Amino acid sequence: MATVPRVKPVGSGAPALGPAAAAAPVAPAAAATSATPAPREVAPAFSPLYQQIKALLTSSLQGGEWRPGELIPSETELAARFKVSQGTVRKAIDALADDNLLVRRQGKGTFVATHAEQAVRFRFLRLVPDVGPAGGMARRFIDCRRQRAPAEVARALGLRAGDATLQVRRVLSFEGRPVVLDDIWLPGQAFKGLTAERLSEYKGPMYRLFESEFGVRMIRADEKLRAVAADAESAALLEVAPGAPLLSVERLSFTYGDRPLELRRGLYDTSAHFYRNELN
Amino acid sequence: MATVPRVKPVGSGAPALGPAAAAAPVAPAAAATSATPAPREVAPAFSPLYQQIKALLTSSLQGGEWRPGELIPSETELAARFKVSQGTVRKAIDALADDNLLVRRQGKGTFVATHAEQAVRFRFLRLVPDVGPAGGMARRFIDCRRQRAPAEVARALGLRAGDATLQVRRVLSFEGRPVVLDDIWLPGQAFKGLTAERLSEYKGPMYRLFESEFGVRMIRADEKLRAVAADAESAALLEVAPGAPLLSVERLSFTYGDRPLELRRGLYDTSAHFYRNELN
DNA sequence: GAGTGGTCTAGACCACTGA
DNA sequence: CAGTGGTCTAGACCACTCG
Repeated sequence: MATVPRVKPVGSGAPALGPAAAAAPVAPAAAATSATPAPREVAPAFSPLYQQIKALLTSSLQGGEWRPGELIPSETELAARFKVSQGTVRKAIDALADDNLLVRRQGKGTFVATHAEQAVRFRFLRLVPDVGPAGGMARRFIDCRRQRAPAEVARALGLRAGDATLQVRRVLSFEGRPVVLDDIWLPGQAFKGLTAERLSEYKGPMYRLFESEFGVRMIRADEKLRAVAADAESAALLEVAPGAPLLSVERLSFTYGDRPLELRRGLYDTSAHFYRNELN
Repeated sequence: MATVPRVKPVGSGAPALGPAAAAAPVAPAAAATSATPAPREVAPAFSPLYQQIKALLTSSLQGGEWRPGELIPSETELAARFKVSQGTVRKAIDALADDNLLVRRQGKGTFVATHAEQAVRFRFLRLVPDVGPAGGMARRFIDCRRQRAPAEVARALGLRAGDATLQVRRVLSFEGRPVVLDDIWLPGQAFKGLTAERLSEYKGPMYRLFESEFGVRMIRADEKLRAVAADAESAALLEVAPGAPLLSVERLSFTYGDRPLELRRGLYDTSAHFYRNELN
């Protein structure tokens, strides 16, 4: 069990002093009001119970208590652990499921989301062929070397200019035709031991490798899209004419706590594929 | 008030026959099982109560019972109307709020979402300047004419080839520079009376005009993005060199019931702006 | 102060999963 | 069959808005 974080209802006294008060949270009111110089992890100070639970669960995920793909404790058990009602835990889990950090499966339990899932891959790979179904793709690693972070890359990743980074260059092909040229920058610190061989021999999504080998889980990304003209080098690698229009996709990926851990610049040949987006 | 739709709990008997059964839904079990030849609007037949409520609320929105921007009845009132608990209505409204069809405002009530809201505009206009804040934009209508639907347009909009459509062409400028060239196709049927003058004199988002004047509310859109080379005409209108790379954004917009009501093809000059996207 | 949505609880039954 | 999440209810109090 280890040390169980105690949830203190903040706000004006104990929550919901209804007829159920006898079975209400155990956190003693006295302790809550006096004995807390409080290191205060999250700022708001007045936040709903379920958001506090959500924060605690997120910490457990971040800390690796439950790893990607694993089953987390049942709602009932978590409710007992945190001394709140099952409904409150449920709301916290619902929020985390909305954020795609957890996946609920009726009758089985709640699992930590992983990039192994097909659904997750579609969220991050938006390229769709004009005709036919999205077939498999082939990867080819052109380059993988450690080098000092250029100023712009360092800024995006929150590093100091000159910090160690890992730079990967690869080409993705569909049906034998090169379609995507990716340049990827990773902080050297978090990805010690990543080599070209390691990348090449791994079957499956790169983000899956990151979570299983480096404990790095990408949960969100911001992208900036542009149309650009192919320079000589890119044109050669993508087998298009120099100057041909390419879709430039600059992606910054984040792990828990909005910490950026990957900068990626992709050049897409969109003559037979398009980038799918849904506005909701 | 008018005729109030009666919600029948489907499934095995009345829901939740707990100790609260005395105050349970009034819908008589007998009527529910016998007196319903049932026109059956939605298929599933075995769906949770709150989803049925959601469907009923969606119908009311679609039917115009509550117009964009208006306040809908309170949760308590809807619960009474549908003869279900407030919590069930809440869950239905939560789902509709997640779909961006409704907007909750604490202390005030729940409102029908509208394209007048700033937040909604950001969902549909993703162009961001490289530097500085997103300033205002100027519109210029180049063309607005009725014409028969080309085959491809007809297919996308679910029309017969040759059906009447309205075709609009416009340019959006930021800080005096043309950045977006839009070609828009609308079904003539739904947009009778829309003219170039009407468009020009209207201040504000086009989708706002659609909902206030034509009762057409766009709730969702699919986009296909590509990089293309500027043809002579587009290049002239966007003041770029012929052959310059442009971001092509093909958008199909839907109203209630996934009915497509607009096809739009935009060409974006992304030399000083980018298309923002968030992967969650 | 009245009315709204927001939070929290407690307990019931249902549907699904796997041993 | 036991255990899980999914649905539904009922009732309490809180926080916000506005007259």
